[in-house]
Amino acid sequence: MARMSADARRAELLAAALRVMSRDGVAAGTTRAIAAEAGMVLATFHYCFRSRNELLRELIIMLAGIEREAARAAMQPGRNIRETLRQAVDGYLEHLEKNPGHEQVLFELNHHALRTPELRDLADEQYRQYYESATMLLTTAAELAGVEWQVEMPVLARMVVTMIDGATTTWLVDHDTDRTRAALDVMLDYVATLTKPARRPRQGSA
Amino acid sequence: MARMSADARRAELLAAALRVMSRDGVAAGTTRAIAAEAGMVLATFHYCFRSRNELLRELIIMLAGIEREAARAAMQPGRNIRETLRQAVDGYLEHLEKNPGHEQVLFELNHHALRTPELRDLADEQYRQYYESATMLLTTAAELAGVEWQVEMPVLARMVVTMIDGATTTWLVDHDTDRTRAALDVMLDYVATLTKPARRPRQGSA
DNA sequence: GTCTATAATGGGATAGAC
DNA sequence: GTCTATCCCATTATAGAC
Repeated sequence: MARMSADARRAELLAAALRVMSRDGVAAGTTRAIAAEAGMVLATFHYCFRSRNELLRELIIMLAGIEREAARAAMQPGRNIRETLRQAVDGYLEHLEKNPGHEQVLFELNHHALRTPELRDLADEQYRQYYESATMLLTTAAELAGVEWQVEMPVLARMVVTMIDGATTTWLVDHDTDRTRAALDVMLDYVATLTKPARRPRQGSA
Repeated sequence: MARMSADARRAELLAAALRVMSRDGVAAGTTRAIAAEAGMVLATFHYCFRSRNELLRELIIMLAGIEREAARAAMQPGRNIRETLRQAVDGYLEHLEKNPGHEQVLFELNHHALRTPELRDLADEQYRQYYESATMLLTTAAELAGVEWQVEMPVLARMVVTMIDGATTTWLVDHDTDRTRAALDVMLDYVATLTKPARRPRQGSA
């Protein structure tokens, strides 16, 4: 593990941290465990990062960005708003089943940040990105389905984050995708009714 | 701190653990910190509990029971099912505002249990009690309002737990009760529509 | 830049005096 | 039963040889 730019090693340590923490939890992500997972000696960790908290900062920011891109990629046109939303939910549940540890780590990091003064601001930032993702997703879904939302977007976005958060915490306990989907479906069918046909938004018409 | 029955000291240690962890997080609830909070020396901790995990077991069971009783106490007759549910939600938000650390600890303990083989079963048990509480609450609310649910109770109960879980995780980040209530209100208005007037359930009629 | 070795701290648990 | 003292381990972080 000789020649490697400082940035490359930082990236490798972040990836290693995510692997360890997804597998065994944030608490198990000690500097030693992360360095070992990355195939480096402990001293290299502290050569690349001033402290464990500095790595955690970058890790949270990185993960929030990944979630954001995943949400963006999840949107596909459906027959109507109900189908469009349902596809997005199915995409999320599929991701959740494939990477349970990944979503679990996001909760653990958030709770750790909430309790750590040095990282407290990241808890806010994490959810700011969630709300942004939800807003983007709802806006895109409405456009694809040719409808407009009848509830103010901030309320709607918070509802979506609330539902996804709750669905995730419950799923993480029993891994029961069918029941999770059933609960989400009932709620989504309702969300889909909070729309009206769009007055076709022409080229900047009055 | 002389004369005190073993049971009393166990109870006192559990209470101390809850205080410390509510204030500073589960991770800060070391055996030393808990013993100090209870005004005991460390050795007393291990005289009362075989290990820290044994205390955590009892703590989770105790807390789940408290939440259960709180849910039971929250029910009051309202003008209709919508009002009845809204009162229950207001009661919960009030509790959340008064004891943020308490709800935070429940999440932290659940996540800790999910990652700790020795405590893994408690994560299931915790949510089993949540679902039971939700079922009880929904059943009572319907009775008080004279309606019947039109969706199977398991799905309905999971929806409620999902909404409360999500509302709590989001609230814990920004402590924005108004926005949390706004999101819940929209969803609850919907839940209230999933009913039909009850065919008066006389004395065991056919 | 990279590694070995170690400092400094704090944790869970227990031995053994009283 | 209760306390002091301590064991033993893991952690973050760094000093200093190469």
